[in-house]
Amino acid sequence: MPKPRRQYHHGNLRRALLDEALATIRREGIEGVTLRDIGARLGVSRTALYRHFADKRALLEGVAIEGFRALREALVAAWRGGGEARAGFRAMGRAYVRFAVDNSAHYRVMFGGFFAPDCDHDPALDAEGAGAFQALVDALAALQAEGLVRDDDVELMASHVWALVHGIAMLAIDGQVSGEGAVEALTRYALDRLRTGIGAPADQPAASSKR
Amino acid sequence: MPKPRRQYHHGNLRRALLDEALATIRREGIEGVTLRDIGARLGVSRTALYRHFADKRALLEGVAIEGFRALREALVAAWRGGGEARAGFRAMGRAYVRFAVDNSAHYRVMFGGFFAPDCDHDPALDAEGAGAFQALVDALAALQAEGLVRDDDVELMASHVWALVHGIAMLAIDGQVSGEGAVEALTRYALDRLRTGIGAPADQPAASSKR
DNA sequence: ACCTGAACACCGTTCAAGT
DNA sequence: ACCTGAACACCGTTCAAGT
Repeated sequence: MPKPRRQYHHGNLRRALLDEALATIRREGIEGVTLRDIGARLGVSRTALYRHFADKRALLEGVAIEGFRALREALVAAWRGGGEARAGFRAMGRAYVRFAVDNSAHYRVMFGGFFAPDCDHDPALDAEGAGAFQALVDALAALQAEGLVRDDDVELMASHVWALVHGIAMLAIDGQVSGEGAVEALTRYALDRLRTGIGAPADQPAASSKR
Repeated sequence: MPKPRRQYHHGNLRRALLDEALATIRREGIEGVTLRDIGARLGVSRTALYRHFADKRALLEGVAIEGFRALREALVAAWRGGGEARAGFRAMGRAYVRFAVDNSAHYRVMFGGFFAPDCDHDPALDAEGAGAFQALVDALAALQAEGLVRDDDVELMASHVWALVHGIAMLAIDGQVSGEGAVEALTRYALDRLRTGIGAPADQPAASSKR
């Protein structure tokens, strides 16, 4: 390990702090994040952070904000890559669960309740969260225009879908859904049931199809 | 505040520790739980706990175990009180979300990822978690016997339902579903969509019914 | 403007000692 | 068996001081 240099940190310390925090979260989980370690790893005093963030919570909030941005990008990419129709919607559902499973500690920071709803927090967190949700709303609105899903309130429908994939993701991360391929199987089943759940009555699979 | 008595704690200290921990969680959230405060509140040294629990994590685990037990009881009561059929199943879904919202900090201890899936933990935690899940499986099996839900694998179907209500509960606790009555509206909609989602094809509501 | 280093008020946990 | 009290190794945060 090189001796910490005595000069100021070069470039964007704020950026470096966010990256190092996320790397630590991936490596050791949220509990492993200490300002001392992060500072030491960047060759900087453990209080240098306070020039860029109000406190530790604000640093984690920054990590959460970037998580919502990455989630939205993963969802949009899956929707587009899947053809922006029924197949794209399924791809989006799978991408959501995969994002949560592949970035479980990061996902937990986003939804772990560290940023109390009542207490004041960065409006960017709400904005990025709403942005990820909007990807779902947009996709459902497109399906609705094609007559592929019910004519219900699209935000309510999107909340329903969000709750379902979020629930699967949370149970998977928590280890409540265990076994090889169990998460994938549940996701596949849930998306099937979502089709008969929110699909347009006129566009249901043949009644004879069982399972 | 009375002077702490110098004699041993009377009765069941283990029980008192669990009660005090839960009370603190309700009052101040999980972050407010410190062994020092709990000990002081019970008029006991802050290290007395180590005679009854391996460490702080084990105390929280005990709280989580009792949470799963209470959840199961709430679910079974709703199922029975609702008539053990379709109405009972809806009541169970509402009861699940209400339990999480009314006991949000407690619910977060149960599902907050404090008990790593890999690391060793009390088997009672798995057992009580499985018990709560079983309430769902039993109800679905009863509905299936009546021909009210699909002929799918009942555990897979139960996982799907669990993920949905768990997702609604988590979003509600996190403040992601905001507004007066929004949680109730989403729960109602989700249970409607669940009916067309997992309901038996032969038992669907009239196709003309919109919304 | 940006960072340091000492200090402060907290933690959970260990352990020899008491009854 | 059950609990205490001092000690230890950690925390996040504040603040006067440096460049």
